[in-house]
This record gives sequence, structure tokens and C-alpha cells, in this order.
Amino acid sequence: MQPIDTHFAHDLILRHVDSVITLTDEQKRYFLSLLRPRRLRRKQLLVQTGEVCRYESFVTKGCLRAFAVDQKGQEHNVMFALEEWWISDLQSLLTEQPATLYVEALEETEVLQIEKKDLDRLFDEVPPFERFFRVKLQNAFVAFQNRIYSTISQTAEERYLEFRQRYPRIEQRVPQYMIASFLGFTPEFLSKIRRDLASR
Amino acid sequence: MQPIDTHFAHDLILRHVDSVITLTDEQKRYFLSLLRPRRLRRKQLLVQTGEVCRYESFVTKGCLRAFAVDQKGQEHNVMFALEEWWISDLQSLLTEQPATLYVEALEETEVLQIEKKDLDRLFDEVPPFERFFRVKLQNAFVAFQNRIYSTISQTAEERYLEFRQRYPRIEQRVPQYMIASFLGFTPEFLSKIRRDLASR
DNA sequence: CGTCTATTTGAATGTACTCAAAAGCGGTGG
DNA sequence: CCACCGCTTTTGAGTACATTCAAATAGACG
Repeated sequence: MQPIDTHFAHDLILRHVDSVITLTDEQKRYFLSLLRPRRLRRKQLLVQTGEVCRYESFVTKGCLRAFAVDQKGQEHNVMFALEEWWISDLQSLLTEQPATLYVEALEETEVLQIEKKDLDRLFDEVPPFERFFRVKLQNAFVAFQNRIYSTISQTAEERYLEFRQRYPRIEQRVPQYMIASFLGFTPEFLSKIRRDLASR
Repeated sequence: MQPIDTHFAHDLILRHVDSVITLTDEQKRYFLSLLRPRRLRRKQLLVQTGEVCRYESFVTKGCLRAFAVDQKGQEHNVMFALEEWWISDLQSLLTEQPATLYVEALEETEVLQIEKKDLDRLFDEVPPFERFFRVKLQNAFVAFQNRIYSTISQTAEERYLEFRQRYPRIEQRVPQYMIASFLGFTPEFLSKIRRDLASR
């Protein structure tokens, strides 16, 4: 197994951060010093229900999903994360209570992790990061609100078409039955939707 | 019509902000100087589809809803806001594109408004506010994620019961048909759910 | 008291789910 | 290189959950 290309990962996250805030070289070095690269095999868990989530993770390669399991044992995907997305169980990270989500790698995946205590320190010592995450969260808020609007106002077929348009990269990399779960219906029904769409 | 009790409103918002960050007296005065009180009659609009949303609003009294109208002319409530909540069309505020949401007062309502440009200035001049809104947005993110999980994993009845538990204050003040819309089903069906629940 | 709005009811319909089975597909080992 | 295994997708029949439409009640307010 080849080693993680840390240079590539650092470069990627700096460009990502740079798109929102401006940092001095020293701030950049400090930020990078707080990050730990980690590689995950397919199906490996980054966060587990019952354990406190201690890291925020930035995806540099690969693909993950966050899901919860209901009383009947059914899995429900609440989000996916590709390259340049952040993922964690934010509720658990904030409250230091046991996670209610699993986060699982769907492929061979690499992330950069920052521990909660280091993130808090980063906020204190490099205030621009407050802005960075505020802006990221604003965008996430808008995306979630749009998603809620879709689920309360549209049919399964409409939501699927919208998803395809908005996240073509996810659709290509994630199995259908996980997309069905993300959109809130069964894999069998997604199969029918696709058949109907194809026959037009 | 009696004048707005600005002292009360300022007091309320300062306590609200204080629960997350610590400010000097001068920072508090500066913050308050950027706020404009506004009173809304029942059914009056705070944000309108087609116009750019220029303000973030903090509710000091009353109740509002944010909703979108679909192609068929149906309204869909995406959120409610009671006292001590913030509300706007964040997407429009951020991008300065025309709003896709309406925000409407459901009762006689009072808000404190801050203009986008003043909010941006506030972020530059009083960095603790970056933290304040970051924390607020983190909480909103978690709440929205939980709501998405509910809609993809639960039946209408389960979602209604959860809503009642989580937001009893909203349930008491908002008509049923708006709650049905918020939860993603029809008012007729909510009526049946309530009948079924009562008959046990 | 009358009017307007909100809620309830019921019948017919449609959308999406369940369960079981078959077909497809990709990887791995013989 | 083929055969097999496990996993994903497809199919179909029967069912359940939720909608639509229309009409009857119930409540709120002037």
C-alpha cells in the first residue's frame, strides 16, 4: 500500500480554505500542523454510533456516506461526501455525546482530520477560521433548506431528477440503493422510476 | 398603536448574544446601533419572492413563517420563527439574487433587522460575531439534518408526534394546515392522524 | 348573526412500500 | 478463461400510506 500523498492533500485543503479567507504563511503552517492524514479502506468506519465523534474530516480522496439506523434496523443516508467536502457527526462533535450517525467509506478514501480541541484552539488563535466555517455552514444551511423543500414538495421522481442534475458526480460513484435511501424511498421504487424514465 | 418597546427588544437580543459570546460595552452599543426595529401586522411580508432579501431579522415578539410556492401554486412552509429566532431568505441575502421564499408574519410581530452591509461590517469590526453566527449555524445544521432524517425515515404520524414534542410552542400558535405543510403532507391527512391518535 | 377561514369526513385514486424471486454484474479462485 | 459467489438491480403482485376532491362542520371575528 502506497503512502498517503500528504503534499497533495495539504495543497488541496489550502486551496479550499483560500477560496474563502486569506491566511499568512505562518497561519497556514499552524493550520496544517493540526491536521492528521488518515486512510480508510472500503466499508471502514470513520464515526461509529455510540462513540463520541472527536474529529472533523476533510476528504482529499474517495467518497463517504453518513447514515443512521432506525428501530427496524433500516439504514438511512443523510449525506454523502466526495473530495473537498467536510464530514463528521456534528451533533456529537459539538455536544461530546455519543454519535447517532455512522460515517463509512464507500471506496478507498483519504481524509485530513482535525481534533475537536485543536479546532477550538484554531478558532481562538486564527479568527479567520471562524469566518471560514461560518461561510461553509451558511452554504450547508441553504443546501439543507433546499433539500427539505424538495422532500416536502416533490414526488420521488422529481427528487431523483433534481438529484441527478445537482450531484452527477455522486450519482456515478454511489450505488442506486444508497441514493434511494438518501432521497427517502426504496431501491425497488427507484428502479421503477428509472424504467419509466427510460421508456420515454 | 403603541410604540415598539426598543429597550425590551435590545435587552432580549443582548441576552441572546451573550449566551454565546462576550462583548465589551462599546461592542454592544455598536451592535445595537446597527439594528432597526420593525413592526409587522398579521399577514404582512418581511421578504418577498422576486425581491432581494437585504436583512437578517431577529424576532422579539410574535411569529413568522418562511414558505415557497411551487409550480402548482401550492405553498410549502420551510420554517417557522418565534421569539429569539433569526429569519431571512439566507440564500438571497448571501447571493444578492431575488428571493425564492416569502417570509410572512402570522401574528402581530416585532423584529430587529440588520442590513446585509452592516452585518458584513459587523463581522469585520467585531470578530466575536463570526463566532456567534457560526455557532447558530452549527445548531441549525444539526436541526436540519435531524429533520431530513425524520422525513426520509418516518411516517407522517411519527413526524407529527415528534414535531409536537420538539416544538410545542409552535404547535399552539400555528394553524394545523401550516403544520401539515411544514411536515410534508396534506391538512386532511393531519386531521385523520389526529382522529386516529385521539381514538386510542 | 353572518361571513370567512380552518378543520373534519368520506369515497375514490394514486403513489410508494413490502416481500419474494429472478436477473445482472463484478470480482476471485480454480 | 470460465465458473461461481456475493452483491446490486429489476420485476411483479399485493398492500399500505397518503392525496384529491367535494361537502359538511366548526370556530373566530367583526
